Amino acid sequence: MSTPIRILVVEDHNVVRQGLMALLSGAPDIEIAGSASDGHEAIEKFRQLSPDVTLMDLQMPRMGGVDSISTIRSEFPQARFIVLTTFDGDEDIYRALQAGAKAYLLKGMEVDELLTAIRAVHAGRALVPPSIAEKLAQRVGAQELTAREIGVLERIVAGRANKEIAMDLNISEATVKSHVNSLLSKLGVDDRTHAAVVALQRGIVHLPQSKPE
Amino acid sequence: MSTPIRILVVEDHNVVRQGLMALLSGAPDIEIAGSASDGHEAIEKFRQLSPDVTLMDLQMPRMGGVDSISTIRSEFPQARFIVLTTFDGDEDIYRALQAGAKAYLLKGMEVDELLTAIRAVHAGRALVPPSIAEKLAQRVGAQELTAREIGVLERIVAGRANKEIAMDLNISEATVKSHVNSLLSKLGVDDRTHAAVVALQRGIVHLPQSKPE
DNA sequence: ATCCCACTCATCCTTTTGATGGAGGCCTCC
DNA sequence: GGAGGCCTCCATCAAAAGGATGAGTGGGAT
Repeated sequence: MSTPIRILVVEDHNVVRQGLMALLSGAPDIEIAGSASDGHEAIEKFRQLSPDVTLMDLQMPRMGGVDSISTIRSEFPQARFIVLTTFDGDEDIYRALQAGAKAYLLKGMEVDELLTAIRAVHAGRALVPPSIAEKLAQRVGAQELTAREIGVLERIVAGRANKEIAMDLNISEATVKSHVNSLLSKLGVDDRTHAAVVALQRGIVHLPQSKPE
Repeated sequence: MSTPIRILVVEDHNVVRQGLMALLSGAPDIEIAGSASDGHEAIEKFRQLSPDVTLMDLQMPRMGGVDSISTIRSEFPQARFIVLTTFDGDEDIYRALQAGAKAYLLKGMEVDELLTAIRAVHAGRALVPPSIAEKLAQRVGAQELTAREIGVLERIVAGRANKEIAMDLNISEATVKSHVNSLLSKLGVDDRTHAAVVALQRGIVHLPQSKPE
């Protein structure tokens, strides 16, 4: 029997994180090296522990999973990541793989699939399930939004009017309208409300959360 | 030592559900009676197993947690439920407690808190953490939307125009506008896009999800 | 029976939004 | 240097949305 695969679990929800650790520690060839509850802590823990595989959630406070993966990989290019999340927006998937994740799994998947993915990624292979690949394909066909358009879109989702967005970005309302127009056509919708919903579904932007916890 | 508390775990994400079960089975006074992955299955399992406490997620396919709790309680009024979810919208909390949940916890809470809640609820007490109580208080102060207004709001979130909503509901556009007007003022916003966002944040409606899984 | 309220509809008016087309400055890539 | 893309701005027009007000209907509660 070879040495176990050492895992770093990064997940902000305590109950889920500890449940995950309890679950994984049941596998004979897997060992929990440590855990973190946000992207920053993940970076620190990675430096300390040098895990074989890092299981990473997206959407965490302070620093999200994508930024965390990017940062760690710039320092440790050989680092291997599996994204494990509930979000299946094509943009989330794209950004995570772009950042260097080797696998993208949903929490709804079978535990066996997760274990298989851990072993595959540890062995240097990538693993993207068909359902995820399909989502990703959607994104490939879609048109990219520019940085400015995303900025405007974020404010649309925040419920701001064009005039407010203009003041916020220090540009004229006419310019805002022009950005709105182009992003509407890129998203394939014809009003801002629909644009907001599509942006949330695709994971281009996320709902501002007012968490107490 | 008394008999263990028998738990039914209802959660649609396999990885989380099995993690949760692994986690809870570590507690000496707790026993996993069974599990379900949606509201319908929860009803069946409850009838079969008569668990002491049911741990229930909201937002599941087929039938959500609230409806499931309502149905089970109409059949077994003494059934005890703990809602364990990531959603902290005041409307979610309100509806769950309304349906008869005895505790409402977030997945981000400490595992100890979860165990404490299970024991409390099993002992017949209710347990709502301060952060949740605070959220709930917000909802008490807020104005209730009528059924029709919620119907309109759902369609606003779906990105439909007033004209479409009117056709959809078989009413005139003028009437839709009138509903929109009243719901805007009740939600304290001044345009439909903002209304959509607030509705999502508060949990009055949820994003239509295009899950592959 | 009466009152309240949700639901329905209409009209008029203002504001916002979306659609179109054009234009200049700036950057990077070739 | 030129091409293309992005960001910026403008004017104008049409459509949609929002605000204000008034009013009729029916059901449910008192």
